[in-house]
Amino acid sequence: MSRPPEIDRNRTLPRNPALRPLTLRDVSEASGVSEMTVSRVLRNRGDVSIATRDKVLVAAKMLGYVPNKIAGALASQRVNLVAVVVPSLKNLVFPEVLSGISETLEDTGLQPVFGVTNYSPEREESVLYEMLSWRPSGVIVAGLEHSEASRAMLRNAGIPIVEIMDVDGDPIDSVVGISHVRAGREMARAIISAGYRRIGFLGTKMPEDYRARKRMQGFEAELAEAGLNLEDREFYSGGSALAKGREMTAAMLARSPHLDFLYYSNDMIGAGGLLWCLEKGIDVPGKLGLAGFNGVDLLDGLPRKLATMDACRREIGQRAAEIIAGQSGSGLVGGERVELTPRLQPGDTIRKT
Amino acid sequence: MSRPPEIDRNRTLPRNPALRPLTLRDVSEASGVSEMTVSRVLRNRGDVSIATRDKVLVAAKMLGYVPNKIAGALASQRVNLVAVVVPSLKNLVFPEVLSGISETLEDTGLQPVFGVTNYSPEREESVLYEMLSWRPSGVIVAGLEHSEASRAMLRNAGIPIVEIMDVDGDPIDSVVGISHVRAGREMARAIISAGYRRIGFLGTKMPEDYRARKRMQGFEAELAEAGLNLEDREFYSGGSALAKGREMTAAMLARSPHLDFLYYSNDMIGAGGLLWCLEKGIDVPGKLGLAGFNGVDLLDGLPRKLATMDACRREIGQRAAEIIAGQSGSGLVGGERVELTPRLQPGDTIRKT
DNA sequence: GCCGGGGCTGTTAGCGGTCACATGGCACTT
DNA sequence: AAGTGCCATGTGACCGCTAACAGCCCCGGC
Repeated sequence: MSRPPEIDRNRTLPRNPALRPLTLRDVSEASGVSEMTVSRVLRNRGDVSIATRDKVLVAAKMLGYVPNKIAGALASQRVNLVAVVVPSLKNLVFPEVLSGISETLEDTGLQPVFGVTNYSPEREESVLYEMLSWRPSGVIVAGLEHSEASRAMLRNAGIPIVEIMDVDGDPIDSVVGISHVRAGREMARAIISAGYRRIGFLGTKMPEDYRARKRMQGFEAELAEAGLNLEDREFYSGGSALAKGREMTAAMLARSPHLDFLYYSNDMIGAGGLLWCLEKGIDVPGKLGLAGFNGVDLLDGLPRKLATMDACRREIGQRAAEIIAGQSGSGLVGGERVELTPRLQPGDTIRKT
Repeated sequence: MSRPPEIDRNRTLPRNPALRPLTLRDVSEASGVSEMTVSRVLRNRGDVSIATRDKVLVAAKMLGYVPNKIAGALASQRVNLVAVVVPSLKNLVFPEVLSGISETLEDTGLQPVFGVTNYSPEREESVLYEMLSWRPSGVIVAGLEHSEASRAMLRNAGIPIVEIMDVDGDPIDSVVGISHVRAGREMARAIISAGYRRIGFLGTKMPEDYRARKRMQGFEAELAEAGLNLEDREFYSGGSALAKGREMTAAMLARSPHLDFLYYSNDMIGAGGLLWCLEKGIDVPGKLGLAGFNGVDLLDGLPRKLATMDACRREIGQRAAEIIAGQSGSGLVGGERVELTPRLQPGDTIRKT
């Protein structure tokens, strides 16, 4: 009674007059079988005879039927979505992680859904809340630092959680990343063993960029063990990283002309610094060594290759996706820990030893 | 009967033992009111007394309840999701559009959901199908070129559709973007009026990059009207754009040393070319002018500012989001057309007239 | 000729919310 | 005291689909 019967008129055209969205029922009526059978056909589930199958497919295509996953998910208690939460898309780092994820998820039937937090814990909390309310099959979230409420939500969600990028900390469930502390240490080691001694650090001011901070900590710790310390440091926020790299480098070298090495917290500012040094005719890496972090291949065409350390971004995405895909199938295992090892890429801005 | 009553034990801890996901019912029992009232409180709907309200909120927080939007969406026939489909995230252009979208959607209650097609029409079709099956409130999709099936799906979806980036073509519903044909023309005009005559084009080979192609068409058309034509052209695919820009520039100038202007289809390869020219000591913009496209501020710290044309990326995202947000509220209007006008940024690589 | 067992299709009862409406209680009229 | 609203809450019917099970038909075996 609630459903007026005169709708069948428009069945000749695949254009739905948008009077009412199509349902399984429409396909079922159009093909003369029950809704259940249509459902089975469209999901490739259970036994359906070839004849019925074709009939249904034809009808569905003719009507332009698109299944309603909302209803499907509610009924089956299964959702093929994986929530992916990152701080930013402008960072270049995250798009690469995301493509690692999409790629790996591609043939698992799982679908990534991206959310962005802008490095704000409150925003992260609300993005997570929003995403969890769609009951995804898993969550991939950048970083190990979250508000207590966020951690509680994730713990209680009853689904696999993978924290990525960083392994220095206390994971909720699984974790895939590199040790930024160690990355900082290794860079320091390489710099020291190349004979540099008077070292400056240039980085982002962003208080929420825990990973950059951890690199700096590791870096300083290693220096300290070699009896050295950072002779100067400078932080920025906002603006074009390349330009900031220039400015900061100029400022720092004006202030501390004796420095023989500059460690940048990311490749973009490093590249800015490199360009500036080259213009000024500074002998790189002879008089002054430079290094960045991330290994973004975007910069591959610079006049000189900046020393950097690959952050394994794509692989992090892949491994995280694999964990989700693996667990959502079998019974929950959880608690995996995957530490990848970043490779130093010495480039042309560190003296060869 | 189906619901064992002994669950209340764990109510002291906000940690759900993950035996069973929480429902409205749990909150309703914990707070002693009906499910309906809980629902009202959690959605800030209708009149609820302050006392009840607080009671419910406390209970919900204590349990760590996260509403199930799947059920909510099914019942209310409302979904606060906006599907956003772009070809790639690595392009730098799209992340900016996406942040324009997220930003604008932020306080509308709508949530963007991103999908990536890798410039493949088939993949686009399946991404759209997947997204439409979640019955979003609107779709934002890059480009005007889609498979016939995709167009049909979108037309039939009965929700606002906004095609973005490009206005040269036949939109399904609304469209927000710039005319790439015109952008190409304007760049040609600027180049010609600066006195350059022997012009080469360097671009991407990607057959699906319709927008780059339109720019080239507009560019050539304008040249033709001035009695000129492209003297050389070169296309690439894959690899680091900066490095490719170098290589292609070297190759083209070796082959056609008489050229006095190079038009690049994007800023990254333009930057590569610029760096190469500067290294070779070529007089830019005196002997050789250069221009790119997009206006990515990522490159702001280059030794010289590359002439380019701003593609209004962020604004495109914003306007598209506004259309969706506006229509999803009121009755469907649809069919809006917003053509933004890219601004030429002459930089330092075109002679001043 | 009856029974057992596949193969295929239909039926019923939810999934966890929200809608529209019904209801109860209280203050305030008249 | 009964009437009249209105505010606050509860009730029942779905939303569109799927799990689980039931039924039908046709086959072969004894």
